Amino acid sequence: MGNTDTIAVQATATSFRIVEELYDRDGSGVTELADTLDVSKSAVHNHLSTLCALGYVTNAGGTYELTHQFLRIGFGTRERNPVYHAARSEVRMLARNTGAVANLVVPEDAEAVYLHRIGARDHPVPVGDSVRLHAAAAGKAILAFRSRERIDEYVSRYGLDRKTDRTATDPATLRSELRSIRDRNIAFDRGELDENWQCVASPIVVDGDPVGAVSVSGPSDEMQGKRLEEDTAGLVSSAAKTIELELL
Amino acid sequence: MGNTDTIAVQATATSFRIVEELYDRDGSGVTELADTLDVSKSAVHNHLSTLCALGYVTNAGGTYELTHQFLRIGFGTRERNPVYHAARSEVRMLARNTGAVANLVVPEDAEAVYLHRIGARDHPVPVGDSVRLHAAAAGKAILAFRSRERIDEYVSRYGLDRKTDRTATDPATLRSELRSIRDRNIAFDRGELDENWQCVASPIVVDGDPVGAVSVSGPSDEMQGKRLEEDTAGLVSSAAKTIELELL
DNA sequence: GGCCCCGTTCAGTTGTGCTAAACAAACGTT
DNA sequence: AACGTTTGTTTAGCACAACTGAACGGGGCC
Repeated sequence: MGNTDTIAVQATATSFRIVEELYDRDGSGVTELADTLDVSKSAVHNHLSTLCALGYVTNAGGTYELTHQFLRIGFGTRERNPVYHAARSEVRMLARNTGAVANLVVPEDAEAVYLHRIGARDHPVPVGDSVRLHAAAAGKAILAFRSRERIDEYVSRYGLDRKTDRTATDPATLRSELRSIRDRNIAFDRGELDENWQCVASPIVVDGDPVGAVSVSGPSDEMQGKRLEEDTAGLVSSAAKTIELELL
Repeated sequence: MGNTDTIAVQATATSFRIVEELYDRDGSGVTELADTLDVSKSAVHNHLSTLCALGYVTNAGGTYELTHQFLRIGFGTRERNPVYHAARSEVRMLARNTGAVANLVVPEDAEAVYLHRIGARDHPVPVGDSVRLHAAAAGKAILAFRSRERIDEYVSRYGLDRKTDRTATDPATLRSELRSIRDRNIAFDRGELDENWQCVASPIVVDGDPVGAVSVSGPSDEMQGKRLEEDTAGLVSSAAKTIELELL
């Protein structure tokens, strides 16, 4: 397959840069955008009026803001995801039984996307955001159940970015950790993406393919004690198993 | 303010047409898109590879699909909405107390966007989607509390589309209905956007400006009886009042 | 009332995003 | 296994559209 990672349509790129900037700033003006994006004012204005006409941006009294069209598309694509459907109720049960935050994660290219969450406490990654697969428990649970070749491809193609000191940046270390994850069906994460945040995850494997993972996470001081850790590990892994059955 | 509804950047328009088409079809191939959108294959390919490079589309084995970036943006913009924050718990209570579906709606240009919902039963409008303001109870509740001039502007600028037979398409009829809504602080909807679906809504007015509405809806056969209707009307309107206080 | 800042508009030109056609690769069928 | 068909990808080239820069207009704040 050819290299599809080229930016062939620059106008699209600038449009989405504007969208992202509007998102970051929670609304903005023309001049402000033109300065930060290093595009002429009139060009920004052209993009904004186009995005307005298409319904993705609105002009709230001088400042431009994103509309909720993105919510519509985001919700719709999630709703159609079979893993999401199968996992929803189980994630709720998991949050109830553990008293902690329960997540559903699905892979997308090199990233693990947090598709769903119950237990709205602060979490280092908001719903809809994603983290590199090797950088968190849920992602590692997914990675561990890929074929040897796909793991190699992941490492060579995307590299192993470091998030905190505890992120595995060495391929050999990662591989041995993935092996133990595969053996126990459970992945741990002790502060790998946030210093004081821990996580237990188990993969959802359908037909030999890891299509997602469930995880339970909480602040480090609350997720202590071997028994608790083992209990939640059991709950997480059985939740994943239930979801697998749902997906057959 | 000038006319910002012009499509000045056509490349952006086609990119988003591709996005919408990918959304409708839940993934698609190059040729298929090129045929339905009436654009050359290579142009579609250029847009798709650009969208891939930007992370909004992914190439899942031959077919292109939307990624969950839209969920990230959609969730984020909703999360920053003060009305959403203030209303969330109250909508949950409302669903619990009425045993029906409870919604939060906010205005966006000429539309009422369904920002949030508790009680996942089938509903004519999915979360994130929107309906013209005059076409449903929640929208009418919002419209009713706008100034006379803004109502006139709404009618003259956007017109009164018909959704079902019961939609008010006559300005005078609408105006009188809005007046009674303003008097009672409650809007009803008997099958205006779906034949057998009813709805009760109350506006959230902050500082004289209707920033949203809460609504309770259900199938026509379940939402019968004057007492029930009056009871739910009271619950809905007091929920709206509580949210208003939260927003001060 | 004057200033300044911001959004909008306008013409010109370069660069680029289209079309069309050839190429490659992956099926399914015989 | 080899063909034909279908699909994704690449390439060349031209017309046009998406940028720049400067001028216009209007609102708000001293």
